[in-house]
Amino acid sequence: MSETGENDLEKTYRPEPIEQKWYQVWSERGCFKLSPHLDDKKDRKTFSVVMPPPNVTGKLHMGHALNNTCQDILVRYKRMQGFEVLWIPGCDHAGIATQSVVEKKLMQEQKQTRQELGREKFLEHVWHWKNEYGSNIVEQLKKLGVSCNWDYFTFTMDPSANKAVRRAFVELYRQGLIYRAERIIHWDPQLQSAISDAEVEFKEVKGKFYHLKYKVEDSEEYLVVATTRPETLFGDTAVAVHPLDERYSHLIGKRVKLPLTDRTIPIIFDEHVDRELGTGCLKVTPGHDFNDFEIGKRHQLPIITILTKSGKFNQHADLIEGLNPQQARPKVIAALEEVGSLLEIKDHVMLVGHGERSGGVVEPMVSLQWFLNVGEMASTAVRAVEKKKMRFIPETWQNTYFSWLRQPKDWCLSRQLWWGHRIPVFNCESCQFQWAAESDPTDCPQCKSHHVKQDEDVLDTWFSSALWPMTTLGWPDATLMKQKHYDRFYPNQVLTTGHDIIFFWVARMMMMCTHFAGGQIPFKDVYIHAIVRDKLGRKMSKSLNNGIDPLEMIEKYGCDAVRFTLAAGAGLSRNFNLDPLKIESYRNFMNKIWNAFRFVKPFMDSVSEGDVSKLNLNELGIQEKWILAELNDVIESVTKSIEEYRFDDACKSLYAFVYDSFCSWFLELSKGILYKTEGREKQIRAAVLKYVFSDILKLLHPFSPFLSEELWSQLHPSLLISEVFPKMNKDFKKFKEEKTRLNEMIEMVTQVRNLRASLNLAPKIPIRIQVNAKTHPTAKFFFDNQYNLFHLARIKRAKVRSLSKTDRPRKTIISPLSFGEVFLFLEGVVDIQKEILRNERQLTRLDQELRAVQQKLGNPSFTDRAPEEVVAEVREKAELLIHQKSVVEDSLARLKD
RNA sequence: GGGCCCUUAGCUCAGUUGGUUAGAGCGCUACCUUGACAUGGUAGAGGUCACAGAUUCGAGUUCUGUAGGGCCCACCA
Repeated sequence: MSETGENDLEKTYRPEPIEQKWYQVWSERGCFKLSPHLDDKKDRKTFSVVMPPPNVTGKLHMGHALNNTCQDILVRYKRMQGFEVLWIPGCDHAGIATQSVVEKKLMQEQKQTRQELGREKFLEHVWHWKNEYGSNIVEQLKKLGVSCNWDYFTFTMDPSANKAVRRAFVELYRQGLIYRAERIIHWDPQLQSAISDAEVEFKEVKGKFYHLKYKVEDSEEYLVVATTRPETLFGDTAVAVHPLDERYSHLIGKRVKLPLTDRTIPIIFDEHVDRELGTGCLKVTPGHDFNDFEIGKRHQLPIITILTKSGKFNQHADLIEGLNPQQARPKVIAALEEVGSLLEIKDHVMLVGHGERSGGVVEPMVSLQWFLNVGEMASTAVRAVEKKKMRFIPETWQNTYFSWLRQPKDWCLSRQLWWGHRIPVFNCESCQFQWAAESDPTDCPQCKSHHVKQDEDVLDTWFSSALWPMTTLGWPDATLMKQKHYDRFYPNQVLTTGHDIIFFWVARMMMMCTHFAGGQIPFKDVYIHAIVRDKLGRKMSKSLNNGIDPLEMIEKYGCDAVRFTLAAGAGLSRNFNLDPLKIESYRNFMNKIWNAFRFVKPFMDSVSEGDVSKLNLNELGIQEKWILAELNDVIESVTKSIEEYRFDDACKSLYAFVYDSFCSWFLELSKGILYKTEGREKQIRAAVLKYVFSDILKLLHPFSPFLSEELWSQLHPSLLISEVFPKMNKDFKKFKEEKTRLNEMIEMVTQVRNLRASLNLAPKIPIRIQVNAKTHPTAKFFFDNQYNLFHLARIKRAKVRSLSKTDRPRKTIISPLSFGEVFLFLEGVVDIQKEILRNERQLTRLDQELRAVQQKLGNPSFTDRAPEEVVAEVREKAELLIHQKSVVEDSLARLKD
């Protein structure tokens, strides 16, 4: 490659081949793996994270992309800082989702239901499906560049994970925390399974309020009950009123006739009843309402279940047997009207529970289920956060966590599914003995009978997820734990997840892991990222068709651009409104870096590694010292921002440094040296360019790993992923003077461009200027850097003067600077009127500002009370404004002359 | 009913413990193919920081209230 023309880098950055190449190289060279002989490196600091395992049925969506980008940034950053990094990937068996996928497939291809096939055969099908398609999501994750340790990959149904689940279950069972009980639970008729409270979503549904007349037995009186679900009356076993309600106090001990049936039910008195609501009279259906179930318990009411497992009415509701609730309601209403029991109907909006997975209406049902008593574990989990052993970032999410854990409800663990961890409880059919066991028994420990049957249900998927940080490190198998370095990596440093699973996952991991890890919490920080929405802030959904597919975006704009966009938008807010236009603009940024590299590459090629690793500070010029000082600043802010999980800030400062400081100024300033000079000066510049560019690539790497690794490979023989993250350099901190000089130059060039634009002077038209500088160093600097001025501001000739001479040239327009004045020679090409207007506008602005500042200074309570440096700053400001004002006034006077 | 959050430029968002003229990106306007990049360059327009009070020398920032929007929890039939 030559310095003058041909360059074998393409003119625009093409991500695909580069992404493919580097992920493979990293994998092959074991960059994601642990370092060998870890046991001998006792004092090596560790950094461990578990990936929230995506569903095995999942397809990569923007939420995954954001979540894993955040983790990968942390992981790559810590790896470069010399930590022993372990990021554990995995996949969730997702009981409900997977089972339904396979059921559908079975129906389509073989016209068979799972029941027809039988449990064992069906599970074979599921495993087969898993082996065939289960790696899809994994391959998609790789497209994102995740640098996780695939040696540790765990599937929640792996034998080791099953072992963990069984150990946990059996211990909890023996501790008496797991019990089986007939309780009212949320039943999903579509899934034909119980679901946990957390899996129910309440949605507003327009309904009616029905007032029904129940005749009091042995009396002419009627009671009027209000209900939204008249069809459930077949399950009523009482009517309740408030004990202090005088309207009904005379009815103590009486019964009412239940319409459409031949039953009578008692009138009971219970404090739960709200006297103000409806008629103050409540029908009690203990079998199908959570409150009524509690009332029923208090009054020993019988429970009548009137629904089948598929959500249809059974023989206890003979009038509507075989119908679902929607079909049944009109029929019941008609029948009630006919017997004269229907009093009135009002519109009413009510909350109806829907299954999170199935989307269908769920029914409260009484059934026999397994529960986990979480009381004690929940308070331990609360305490851990209160005592700041674990913290949420942003902190406010602890409220969500607390609100759930401070009023814990027992967790319904059992699901009437087939795909999942089967509950390890066994029943002896001979002696009825029941026990839990970690491995399948062959006979009853009590009577030695071989007639042993395992419980039919499986565990809630979240049960295995709750143990994840331990499971993935080999718990409870001692050998595996040693092999996986459990002691070094538990607890994890951070968990990165969305706020929607704080209850489901974060809280449950805190409870379960802390319980089983001898009181040790599973992670120290929980970073909660935003939920990705479309650009209008709407949830991405199939029905709105507003989803943005990360894989499509990666294909279109490149992975690095997608990652940078996600990181740049990952602030502390709850929502992340993603506009593909943003991705496009960061794609442009990647291209900018590529081209900056393309430009400096030939010059950097001649620089030896040694020249870069130890820059001779004495040889550096002002510009070089300036960019190094700026580099120092960006290293500081990127580091600090990542440590604080402010990926947005990190991206912003990196972007600004690369775009403005490096490309717009330093590269432009370098052109003169690189093109027009030879020898030492050029060598030094090339070395500094290589030094700074190398650090830029290091800083960029956690965010945009592919481009940075590719460019690095063209500069250095090593792999960037394993390089050391840049640190602040004490020497560069000293370059304050140089910073000032360069900032003065930037200000001046900008002002000249401004003047040129205000005069509508085409860039081609050469101009002459004069700079009057306040101080000698400034003057000398401008004098020494004339070439750069010519280049950057398109100046033909420049004079540099010291301001003390107050030599203001004629036929010029003037612009005040913080360090002096700059004049542009007019030479007749200028519209004087326009110029007068511009100056007048400027004067007004200066006047306003000056007035505000002087008012402040005239206020004794400000000068007395405000901190000294604040007052000093304002004084300086006032002086500057006065100076600038005089300059403009002078200019105006000369223009009007 | 309880709790949390949001309201800053046309759009999406920053704004740390109160302290110069409230910032960025995108978009928009004008001009420019100047030897890395038109996925580019230069310059510019655009904001009564939702509203009303209070505290303060000083409030986008603290406090109280109001309005609008979002989310979570809760047994109101």
